[in-house]
Amino acid sequence: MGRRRQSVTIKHVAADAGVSLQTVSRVINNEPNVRPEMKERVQASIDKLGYVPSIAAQRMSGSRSYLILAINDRERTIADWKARQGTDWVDQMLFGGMLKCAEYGYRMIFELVDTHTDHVERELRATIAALQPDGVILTPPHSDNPLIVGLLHAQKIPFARIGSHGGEAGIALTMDDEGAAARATRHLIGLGHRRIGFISGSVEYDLSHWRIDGWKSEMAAAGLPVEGLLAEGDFSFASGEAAARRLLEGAAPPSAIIASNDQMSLATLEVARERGLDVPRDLSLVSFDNTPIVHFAQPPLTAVDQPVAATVARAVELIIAAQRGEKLPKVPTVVSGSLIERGSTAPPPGD
Amino acid sequence: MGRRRQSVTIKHVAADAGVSLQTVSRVINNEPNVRPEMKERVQASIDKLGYVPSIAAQRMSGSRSYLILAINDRERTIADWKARQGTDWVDQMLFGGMLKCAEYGYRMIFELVDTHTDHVERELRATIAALQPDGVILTPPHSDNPLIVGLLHAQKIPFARIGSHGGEAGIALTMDDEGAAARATRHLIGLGHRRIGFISGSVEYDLSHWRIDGWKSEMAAAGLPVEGLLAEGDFSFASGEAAARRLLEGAAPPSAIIASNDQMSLATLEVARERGLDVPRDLSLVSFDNTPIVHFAQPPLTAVDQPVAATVARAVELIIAAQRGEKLPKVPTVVSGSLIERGSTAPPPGD
DNA sequence: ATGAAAGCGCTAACAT
DNA sequence: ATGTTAGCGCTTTCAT
Repeated sequence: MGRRRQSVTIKHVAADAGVSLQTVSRVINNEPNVRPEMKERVQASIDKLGYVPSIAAQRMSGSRSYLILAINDRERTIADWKARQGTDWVDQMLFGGMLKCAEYGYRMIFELVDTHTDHVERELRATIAALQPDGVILTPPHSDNPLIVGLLHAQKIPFARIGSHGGEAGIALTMDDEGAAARATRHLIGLGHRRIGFISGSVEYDLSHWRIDGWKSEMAAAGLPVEGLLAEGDFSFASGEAAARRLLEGAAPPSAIIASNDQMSLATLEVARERGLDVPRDLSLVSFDNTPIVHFAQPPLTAVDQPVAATVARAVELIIAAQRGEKLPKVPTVVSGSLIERGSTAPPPGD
Repeated sequence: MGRRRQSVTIKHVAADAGVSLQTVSRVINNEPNVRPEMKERVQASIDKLGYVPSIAAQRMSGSRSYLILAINDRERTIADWKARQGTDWVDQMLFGGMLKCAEYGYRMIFELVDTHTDHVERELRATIAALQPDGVILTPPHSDNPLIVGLLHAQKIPFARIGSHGGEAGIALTMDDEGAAARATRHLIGLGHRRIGFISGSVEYDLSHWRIDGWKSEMAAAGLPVEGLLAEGDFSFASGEAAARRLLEGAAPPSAIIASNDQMSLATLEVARERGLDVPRDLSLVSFDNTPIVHFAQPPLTAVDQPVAATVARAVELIIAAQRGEKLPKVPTVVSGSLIERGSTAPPPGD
């Protein structure tokens, strides 16, 4: 294939406007030291010729790349894509991230990176070298991967850590997992429940612990026990089934269960059905994530929404601010999701 | 923010290996005229230093950008993201496209472009100027937008037109809409249905016509009538409801309906329920697209799968082939989806 | 306030 | 088979 060169370059604009390249560059980048009339003249040429700067050239000459890289865990993302269960985490990331980037003249690039392999660092380093992004958005479990965090910190690339309470490096953002779990628990307590079970996610994820904490502290605040009411899952349907069985087969089973994601909630619903328990009459159920499938469950699930789009959008804003050298909050930015009440929660039996 | 320059460049590698830049370049690009031992030595330095070429610099010097741009209709995509109905078209595009790109050392960039505005051309031109992609993947309705097709053709950028029978320009790929509709029809005829209704999608999309054609020709082949059995929708739930009513309120209602997407199928299911019709006992239903929600419908819907991931993957292969100057098929590439039988189809009442 | 020169990292074209 | 040169489009010096 033949060389494909830029059709309209800064040179054409400069020639058309009868000014130097530098002046055009100043106009493009909104720099000072250009007289308004000059600026106008140059802008007119830009519009007339339909000129758009080449990101490659901008990047080459050492300025911004206007690219923000968002990375997800490869394994889990591909598993979701294959399963086709309607998980829309990626969609919501793009929704929040791409649109916010566009507002600032940036572009979001979505990539997959393996967290687990020993060559995470090499993989990420390669992507960064190739793309030269102005910022990086990390999602769990990358957000707390010390190799990744260390690399980004060393390279001085602004980066957001979604679902992380952070540390020294990077910009931490959380979706208020602890608060959300507390709200879910409070909702159930308000309905009259006293034995509220909790199915946690994989302990590899910090957010699993935060959710447990929110539930525990709310239970404690209401003077309710938690012994025998916690079951560990790993976010998979199968693990949810097993956890629900453990909870419901006990001597004093809960009248309500909070499960740490939608798959495990669906599994719990299934186990309840098996055991002849009607939801919400015999068992109330609150889910986490609020992915599309919750509308389609029977009954539709009351769920804590994960504000993925809003959080990623905020991450973009913070990265761009950091990039501009603005001061950033030292504490994690919290974007809270709300509890969406649907048909899976009701007062406990006999209430 | 300070200049962030490439940490390891081709120069470092050249110095380390004690060769010229050009030799390193040849090794990177797998070009001939490098002695094996030389190649090995250079590769060793590359590995040692962890060198990765800068895409920006590669692009600047007139070679490939290793970027393939995939564009979707902005309005429809954002509507899907907002609705959170589990539509996973974007996910499947990324699934097929990103992974296939990675195999070839390319990268897929996903973008949204407004088809309807008068500045489509300006918008796309800007994206192309900024990114300099080596190829573009168009999805409906962009695939048949003459402005877009013309622009890409003029710029000599290889591009794929998904869901298009094509024309002179670009690489056309279809998901065998006509064949799929025929298969769905045949399935119902095989079950004993004789009055099979069809709810079409928006006529703005060519594929709507192809699906109608597939249904009509199969009906004709079986000697069955189609009069009064076609209702037009626009892919929305509301339009599906209206269409289903028109079909079911007639004097001789169909015993089976094929709807051109999942939303309209769900709407049909709803209308059937309203009218006291049990699916599949009183009415059989076949859907198109097979997005995640079909599993969760009651009953789960028999549906024609849209092989989005496979089609996009194929598009990537064809673009890269074109880019390398290989010969391409003149006829549209067909990637067929299969009919997934679930619980919404059965023999007609009284059979 | 504007312009000229140098260089970013890489590859095509042209030596050798 | 390998090296040298020039230049991609832009922004950074550094003049003026």
